[in-house]
Amino acid sequence: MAEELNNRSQNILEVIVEDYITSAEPVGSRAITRRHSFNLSPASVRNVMSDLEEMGFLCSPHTSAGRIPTEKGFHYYIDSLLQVRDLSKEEETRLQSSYRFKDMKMEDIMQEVGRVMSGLSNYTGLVMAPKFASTVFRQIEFVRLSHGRLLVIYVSETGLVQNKVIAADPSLTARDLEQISNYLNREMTGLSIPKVREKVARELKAERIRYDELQKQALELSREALQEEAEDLVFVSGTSLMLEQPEFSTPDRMKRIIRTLESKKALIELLDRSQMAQGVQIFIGSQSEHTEIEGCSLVTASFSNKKGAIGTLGVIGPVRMPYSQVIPIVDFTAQLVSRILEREAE
Amino acid sequence: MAEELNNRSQNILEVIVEDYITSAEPVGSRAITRRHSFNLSPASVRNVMSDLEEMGFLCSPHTSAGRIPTEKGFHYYIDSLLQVRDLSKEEETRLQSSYRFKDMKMEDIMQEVGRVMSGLSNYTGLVMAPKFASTVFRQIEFVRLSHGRLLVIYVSETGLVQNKVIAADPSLTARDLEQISNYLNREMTGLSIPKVREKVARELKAERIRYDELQKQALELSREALQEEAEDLVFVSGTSLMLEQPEFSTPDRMKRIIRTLESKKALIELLDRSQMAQGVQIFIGSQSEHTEIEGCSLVTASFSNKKGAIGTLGVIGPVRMPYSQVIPIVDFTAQLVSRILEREAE
DNA sequence: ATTGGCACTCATCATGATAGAGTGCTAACA
DNA sequence: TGTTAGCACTCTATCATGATGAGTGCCAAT
Repeated sequence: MAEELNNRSQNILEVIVEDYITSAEPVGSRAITRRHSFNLSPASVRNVMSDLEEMGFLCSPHTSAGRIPTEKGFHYYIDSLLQVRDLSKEEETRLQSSYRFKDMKMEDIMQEVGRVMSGLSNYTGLVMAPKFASTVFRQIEFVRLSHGRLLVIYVSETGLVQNKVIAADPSLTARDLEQISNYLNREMTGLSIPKVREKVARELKAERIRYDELQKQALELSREALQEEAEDLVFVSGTSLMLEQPEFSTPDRMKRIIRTLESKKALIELLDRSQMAQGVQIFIGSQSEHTEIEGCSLVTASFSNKKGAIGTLGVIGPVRMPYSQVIPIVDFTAQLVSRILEREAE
Repeated sequence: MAEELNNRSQNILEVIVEDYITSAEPVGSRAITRRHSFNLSPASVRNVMSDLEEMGFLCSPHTSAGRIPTEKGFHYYIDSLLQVRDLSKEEETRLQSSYRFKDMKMEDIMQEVGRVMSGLSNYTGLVMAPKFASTVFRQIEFVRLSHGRLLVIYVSETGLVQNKVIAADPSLTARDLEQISNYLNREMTGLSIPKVREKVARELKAERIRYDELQKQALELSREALQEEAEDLVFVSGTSLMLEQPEFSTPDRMKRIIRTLESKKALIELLDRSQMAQGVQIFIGSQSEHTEIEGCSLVTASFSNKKGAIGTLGVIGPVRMPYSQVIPIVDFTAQLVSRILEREAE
């Protein structure tokens, strides 16, 4: 994979990628010698470019345009050439001060994170809140609706609130429900959802449960309440910023990208892929499969608290993206959110 | 306002509007005589069209194109010419069966309503959930987060769940909070939010409150919890359908419309205007002010249960919209949602 | 190995010609 | 007096044409 490139080729590839990132237009040999003082003539540069094209790092849209980096070119650039400097203390505080999370509930925090990150980077922001299953039980409450239907409200350790309607024995009184939730809150608090599920299953099998109808009800209800994964929360901010990018300037491309951003499902799939990884992840172009986001890159990072509630955030934009600026923003934001989740859990 | 139009003019205006609705292109005199069997020559039609243009119902994009209806033309069409037939029983059941609300929580219902309505009409769907202040108190719960911050969960009569973070005395124990919520649930259930606020204010002033610290705390907390209006919930579905419309086919228009649909604030303002009215409301074009939605029409209707929780739903699309099909869809959906809210409140 | 020179390619833009759709006007007609 | 046919006129959309300029590829000279 890691092909050899001599120094000169690297330099030239680098400036081509960088020029292309700022201009969005094919860059030619003359332009390179004009803007960067290699001591080389355009003709020499052309030779190198020709080689780079041969190797698949560059391509030309047509015979007499300049060259643009291929996805492979971008990969090489990111892996070998790009250097992301750490943020200075001042930058960090400046960045931090963009975010205002005072007294916000979880959902609003996620939304705000997306908005600010999008604003800072000028690309479309994506935030996927921690998955239900990765959260830690804190509290559960039941509210009776009509026809024996119950509204279950579940609060995770980090203050994420989810609710869901389930069917239940209509004869349950408010008093019963209170006892049930008391029981569950006493027993389950602090356990992760999979652990809760496990415990519920175990208890339901246990012998003594047969003698306590209410307790049995409690377990049944909690099983129903926690069984199915509530749909994931994805927040998209700054959709219209995508449309400002020249690569999506035609009506056709606009439609495509909007449709993609509209379909939460596709986004979840994308974001899921970087769920596990540590630090910033970069997906360039379709990266096999996923033709929906042809021409797009994704810069993501996961956040979590110590107890393991994991979410993912990042920005999506054209492959031609100023990674050196975007990466620190995403990186820092993920760390920031992790810290907030810690604080929330206390 | 209601200008006089003779029969012939009305007929011609009608077919022009309708042809334009289906074709999205200027309609000429010949096309009219060809497609509709008036016993008139194109020349006569031209005379009438010329008159209609004079009166401001039509305009021509340029000298030798056909004519297109002005907003005034559409207004006249909708007010005087359009006849919306009621849905047949079969159509109603067919429509109804598109919606699947089984065991859904409020938020999902709103989302689903938007999606289905958008799918049925092929335009972008908008749903604004009942405003916080228009709901009826059902239940309130408190969850302790870190640093004396409290998560308040409020459930309305219709099953709408809202939550919010407030600051509170860190020394309050879980036991205290339970008592507090018990007290509030006992006292406030069934009251509308304004009534609750009123009651809280009154009680806080009352003499005896001084002697019961916990009760005082309860009132303080509920005041804080219910004081500020949580931001309105607006659901937009089928954004990309907008981009299929020829009137938004240029990159520029696409950007504008996407930006508008992205800004919930603008949408809320729009939807608020039809809040009060009974039945279906139609806003054509900018309708003075609101230049953001230039070229757009809005068909909306409000829904509510008997206790008065009011929301608004509708579709947005180009002025050139098949109102005769869209109106019944919106109308029926609003009634359907009202019924669901009733059921929910029971 | 590098470079200057040169022919060649291709997209872009302005120009102009043409076809087609539709109007407005006028004169003839019922 | 209302209706119609005819005709000149206008405007757009489309296509072909040619000029321009940026950029390449190759070759021979350094």
